[in-house]
Order: sequence, then structure tokens, then C-alpha cells
Amino acid sequence: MKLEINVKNDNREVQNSIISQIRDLINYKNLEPGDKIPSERMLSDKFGVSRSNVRDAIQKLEFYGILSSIPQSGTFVANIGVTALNGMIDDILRLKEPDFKSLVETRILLELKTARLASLRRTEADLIQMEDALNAYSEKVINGEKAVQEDLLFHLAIAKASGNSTLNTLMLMITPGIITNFEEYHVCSEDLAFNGIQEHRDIFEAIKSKNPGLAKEKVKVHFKALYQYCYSIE
Amino acid sequence: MKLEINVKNDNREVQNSIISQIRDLINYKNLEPGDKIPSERMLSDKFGVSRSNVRDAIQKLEFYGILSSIPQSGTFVANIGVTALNGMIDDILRLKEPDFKSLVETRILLELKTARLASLRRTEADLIQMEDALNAYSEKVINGEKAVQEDLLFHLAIAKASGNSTLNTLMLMITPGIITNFEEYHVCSEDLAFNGIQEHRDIFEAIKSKNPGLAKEKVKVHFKALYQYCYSIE
DNA sequence: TTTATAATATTGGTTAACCAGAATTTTGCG
DNA sequence: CGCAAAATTCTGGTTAACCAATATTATAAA
Repeated sequence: MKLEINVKNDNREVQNSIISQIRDLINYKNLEPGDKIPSERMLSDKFGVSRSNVRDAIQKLEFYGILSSIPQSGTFVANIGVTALNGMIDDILRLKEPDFKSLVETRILLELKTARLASLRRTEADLIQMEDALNAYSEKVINGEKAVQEDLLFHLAIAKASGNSTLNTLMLMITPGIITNFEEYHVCSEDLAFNGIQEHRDIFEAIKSKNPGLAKEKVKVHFKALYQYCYSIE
Repeated sequence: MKLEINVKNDNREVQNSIISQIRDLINYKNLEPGDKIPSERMLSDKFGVSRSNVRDAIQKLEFYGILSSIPQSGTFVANIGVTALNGMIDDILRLKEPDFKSLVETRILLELKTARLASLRRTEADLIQMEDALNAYSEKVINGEKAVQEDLLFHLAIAKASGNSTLNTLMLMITPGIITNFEEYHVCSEDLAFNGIQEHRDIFEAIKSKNPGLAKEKVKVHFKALYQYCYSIE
């Protein structure tokens, strides 16, 4: 286990090193938006790393919109000036693994918004999906079983009903981190699960009745305990 | 250009096909959290695709915390039950490219939060970095130059000062989409740039004086025009 | 039969060779 | 000399062979 972590850290360090070297190269050569950076082979040669390492680093910078690869042609600096480029790369290099508190803080923010938007935009199909998730959750809790998954699916159904694809994506992205930390910190709200049923239903009803204010309020209630717990462990 | 889009779509379709086949396989074999899925070679053989395609699909599912690869050992179903697994994979398969409206909607939400948190948590170093970005922005605008990058860097500096690593990451992730769409929709607020200087300074001063309510209010003012424009093009 | 050890098979990761298409250079005709 | 066409080089992407670490099986000693 220790080994695995080290391996991942090593890879990350290698990748960050390559990224910063690419940044230096762009600055040194005074490359501007749209210019082509050297080929992957030249970079792997110059940096003394494997080409796949270079490809991974480029892929990461592509993800953040800084570079753009065109097959059989080259990799180009995106339509973003050197100032922003340097700033963004510095930020990317300094990105830390998200801590529990920031994850929860962000999740609550997103959930308040998705619930509000869902109450304005939800379709009948959305309602059906949410109610299915809600029923699955209730059933499990009543039978005394763990219902973390069903809990999660209900919230993801809300995100989908929000009609905001970006929020939906962001919710999906932070979810695994939430789950991991929940288990690590033993945030097993089994005793609170019965309350959870009613809280979920309240949120659902608010969304169903197209009442954004009420929906937001009910989400606040639902996350009150988590919110306080999260701020207490700091 | 058309070709490039098609290629990307094709790749995406192949990847989605593999992802759904992996999901089907997990369901068919009744795999549970912690179980090992077949090796990459077996999957590429069974699905009739290249091993690198399988690796890419697995990497994506790893990103969303659904699978976990351990070198020289295998790829395992993460600690998440089949119910949530199926729901999340369905969501991932349906993820759409974010539209402009959802991007702006999300950006404003995040900016309101980061400004508020920054006013509570900003360090002296944060203030220096924000002021540097602010001055660089003002200088450009006064000289009649475009200052999109400097604008951006100011807002990223706020995100960093928020002390919330998750929010910082999310801001970085949606930024390229924002830039792309800004150019596509010609949201060049050059005429509004002079207003922007004062608006930025207002936000900065609110954060500096540790006034979260005021910071939020000033961000609202700053994004008012964008907000209305975004809701008008629908 | 049980257990410790060695041999084998399997795994994800890495490297190098290969591919099709784009960009560049060279060629050859007018 | 000008310019179109052909040959060559160069590109990111793909495939297949290889690697070291792991998991499994076979073996043998107690």
C-alpha cells in the first residue's frame, strides 16, 4: 500500500516536472497562442523521459485547455496568452489532493444550487427517476441495511434534473472523493438514516412542487449535521 | 476541422461502448466492491478493440472513482456497490459537452463562493498575488489592450485565496470552456472593461477588509451583465 | 496433511516499432 | 523563373513486444 502511494507520487512528480519544463520552453521560445510546440519525440528526448510520459503530461494540459493536439500535425498552444498560461500552469502544478473539508464545503454548495435549479426545470421523467432512487433508499433503510449508494443516486438524480450539464459533471467528479472520505472518517450516519428518509422526501416534494426556496431550505436541513461535523474536525 | 470533430466523436463512442460493456460484465458476473475485473488483454480480446482503448476507458472510470488499477495485480471494482456503480456509469455515458449557459451559471456560483471564502481566509500573500493580477489588468485596459488573461488570473487568484482546494480545481477545470465559449459567442466586453477595473477593485477591497457579504455583493455586480447576456441567448 | 519454498503464469506499466495522414521539400515541366 | 506535382520527412496515434512485480501453482520437506 505504501508502495502504491509512492509510485503514484513519483509519477505525479515526473509529470509535474515535464509540465513545468514545457512551460519554460514556451516562455523561452516566446511561443504565442496557436504556435506549435516541439514534437513529442523531441520533448521526450530533450527531457530524458519516455514519450508516453510526455503524452500524459500533454493530455493533462489538454484537459485544462492549455494545449491542443491535432493528429499527424502537432501540438499547439491554445488560444490563451503567455500570462494566463503561466498562471494556470502554476496553479495546476500546485493543485493538491482535495481535503475532506473542502470537498464537503463544495458539495453542499453544489447541492444547494442543483436542488434549486431542479425545482425550476425538472421534467416528469426526472421526477420518476428521483422517486425511484428515493424509494430504493427508503426500502434499504427500513430493512436496516446500509444505503450509501441509494443516498448518492438520489442526489445525482437531482443533479441531472438541474438541467445544468456542468454542475452534473462536477457533482460526478467530486462524488468518489466524498465516498472515500466518508469511509475514512467513518461518517456513517446510520443512526440518522431514518431522519434521512424524511429529509429526502422533503427535498423531493419541494422540487416536485416547483418551489426553489423550499428546496434550498430542505437541502440545508439535510446537510446541517454534515456541515457541522465537517467544520468540527478541522 | 470537421474531421477532427468526427474523430473525437468516434473515439468517444468507442470509449463509451467499452465502458458500457465493462458495466455489463460487472453485472453479469455479479462482481462486488473489491473484486477484480478481467485483465486488460482479456477485455481487449473480448471486446474486439485495442488494449490502449481499454486502458483509456479504465482510466476514465478510475477518474470517477469506479475502478482502481494496481500495477502487476489487476483492476478492481472500487468500494462502491453495484447500484451506485450502474447509476454513475449511466450518468458518465450520458455526460454532454457543457453548454455555454451551464458554464456561466456554474462559474457565477463558484465565484460567489470563492469570493466569500477568500474574504474570510485570505492571507497576506494571497492579497499580494491578487493585487498584482489586478494591477496587470488595469494597466492593459488603460492602454486599450485586451486583458482577458489578466481578468482571468485575478479570478483564479481569488479561487486560490479561498483556501478550498476543490473549488480551486473546479474553477481551473471550467475556465478553458469559458474562454472557448467567450470567443465563440464574442463576449468581448471591451466597452465594459473600464467598469471592470473598478468592479475588480471593489471585490479586492471587500476581500481585503474581510467583508464576506460585501465581497459576494460586488461579485454579483461584476457578473450582472454576463448573467443577463447568458440568459438572453437561450 | 500441512507448510515453506521454488517455479510458473499473469498482471498493469513501459518501451519501441509501425501507421496513416499532414507538412515540407524536391522535382520537373511550362 | 513560376508553379504544380511528386517524393520525402515529420507528426500524433496505434499496435505489439517487453518488463518487473505480483499472484498462483507445483513441489517437497516435515
